[in-house]
Amino acid sequence: MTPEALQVLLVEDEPQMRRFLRVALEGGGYRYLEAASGREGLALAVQHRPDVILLDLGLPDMDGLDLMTRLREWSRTPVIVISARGRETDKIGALDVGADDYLTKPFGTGELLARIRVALRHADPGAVEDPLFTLGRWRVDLARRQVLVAGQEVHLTPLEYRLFTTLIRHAGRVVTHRQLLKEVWGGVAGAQPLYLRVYMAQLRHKLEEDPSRPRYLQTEPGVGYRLRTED
Amino acid sequence: MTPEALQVLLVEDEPQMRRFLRVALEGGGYRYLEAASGREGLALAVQHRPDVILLDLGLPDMDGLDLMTRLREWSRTPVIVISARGRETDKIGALDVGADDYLTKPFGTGELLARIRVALRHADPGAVEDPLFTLGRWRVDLARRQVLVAGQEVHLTPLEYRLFTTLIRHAGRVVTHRQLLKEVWGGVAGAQPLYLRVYMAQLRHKLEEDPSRPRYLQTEPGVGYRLRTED
DNA sequence: GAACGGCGTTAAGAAGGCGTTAGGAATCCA
DNA sequence: TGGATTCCTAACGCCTTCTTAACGCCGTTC
Repeated sequence: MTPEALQVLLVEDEPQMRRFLRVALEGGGYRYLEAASGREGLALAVQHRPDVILLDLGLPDMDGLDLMTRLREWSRTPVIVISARGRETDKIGALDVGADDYLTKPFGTGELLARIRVALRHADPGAVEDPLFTLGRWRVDLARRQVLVAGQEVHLTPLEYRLFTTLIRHAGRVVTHRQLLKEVWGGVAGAQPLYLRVYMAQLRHKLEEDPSRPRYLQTEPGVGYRLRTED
Repeated sequence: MTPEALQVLLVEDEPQMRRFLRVALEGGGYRYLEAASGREGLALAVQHRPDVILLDLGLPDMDGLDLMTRLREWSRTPVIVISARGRETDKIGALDVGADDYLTKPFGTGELLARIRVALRHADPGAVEDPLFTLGRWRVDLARRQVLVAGQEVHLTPLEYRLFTTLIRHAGRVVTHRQLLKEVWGGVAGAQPLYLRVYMAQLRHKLEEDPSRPRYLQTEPGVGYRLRTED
C-alpha cells in the first residue's frame, strides 16, 4: 500500500460489519481507519483527516445526526451514511445535515466503492482543509474547538462557543435574533432574546479588547448581531 | 415562481413518470424542463443549462450511459440517475461515467428532493458573491445588510434601512406615500406622511453628498419619492 | 402681496431595546 | 455526595430609536 493511498474512515459499532467493510475497502486500494463509537470517530476525523468517512447511524454513544452536525462545523469531508434504517425520513434528515450519500444495508461492495469514487470526485480539489478562522488577534480552530486570543487560549462554555461559531459561519453578515436563538438553542421553546444579550456580553468580555466598545462582535439594534470582518 | 428558481431537467420517456416527477419538482420549488428522449435531453441541456439533470437510463433512442458520456464532454452539471434497473453493475457503470447519484424506482419524492439538494450543494463549492446594488458612490449588500458610501460603512436604523431598500426595490420608479408607508411601517394605523419626510431627511443626511440638493433620493411632489438611477 | 399647502429641518420627549451584574438552579464530573 | 462549572432569570440603568411637534422655506393661488 503506497502512502499516497486515499484514506477511508469507517465509524461502525458492529464488529462483523467492520470486518466486511475492511476487506472491501482494502481490496479497493484504500487505507483503512476504523472507530467503534461516535466519540472515537470524531477524534479520528480530527486527527487523521480522512478523505472519505463511512458512517453508520446506529451508534451506541451518540446519534449519528449529531455526529454529522459536529463534523460539519469544521469539515467538508464527504460522508457516506450506511444504515440499516431505510425509512425515508432518516435519509432526508441525514442528507440535509450534510451527508453526501445514503446507502441502505445490505449493499454490494461494488456499489459502495463506486459511490466512494463519486464522493472523492466531489471533494473540492482546490480547497485545502482549513478549519482555521482568524480575525484580528483571534484564532479559532474549529476542529479542536479551541479559541486563541493573542496566542492565549480562552475557554468558552458550550453555549458561548456555539454562539460564537454561529456568528463565524455567517461572518460579515447580520444574523437575526430569531436565527441565532434557533441555531444555538435549537428551537427550544422559551428561548428569549435576553439569552443573547447575556451571552454576547460574556463573549465580549472574553474576546474583545475593550468589551464596552466591541470591535468585532457588533450589535445591529432591532435586528440581531454581526461578526464584523475587516476588508 | 421567481425567475431565480433553480431549474431541473428531466429526461424520461414514460409519460406517467414525467407527470409524477413534475408535480414533485414544482412542489419543491424548482423550475421544470422535460425531455422524452436522449437526443432532446442533450439539446435542452445545451440550450437551458439546467442546475440539475434527472436521467432515466431506459430511453428509447439512445443508451443512458452514452448520454452521460456525451454530456460530460462539456458539462459538469450534476446528474441523478433514476432507473428501474437495480442491478449493481448498472449502478456502478452509471456512477463511473459521471453520474452523481443513482436512485432505484420506486422512490419517495422527499428522498429525491433531498438528493437534489445534495447535488446542488456539490455544484458550486466556490462561494457565490452577494448580489450588490451599486449607484454612484453607494454600494448596498442586501444579504449582509450593509451600506457603504464611498467605501465607508454607514449605519442605518431599522426603519431607515427598510425605507431605503424599499426605494431600491423600485429603483427608478416613483413610489407613492401610501405604498412606502405600507411597506415600511407595515400598515400600522397612524402611519403619517410626516414620517416619510423625517426619515427621507435622515437618509439624505447619511447618504447624499449634498443633502440639501439630493442627487438620488428625489421628491416627487404630491406623489411620493423616487430613487433616481443614472442613465 | 398675502394666505395657503406641501415639504425639509431640527429638537425633545417617550418607548423600547440593550448591556450589565448577580444570585440561584441545574448539570456535570470526580 | 460534594464541588465546580454552566445555565437561566430578574432587576436596573443607559442608550438608541421612534414619534411628535414646531418652525421655516418655497411655490402657488386668490
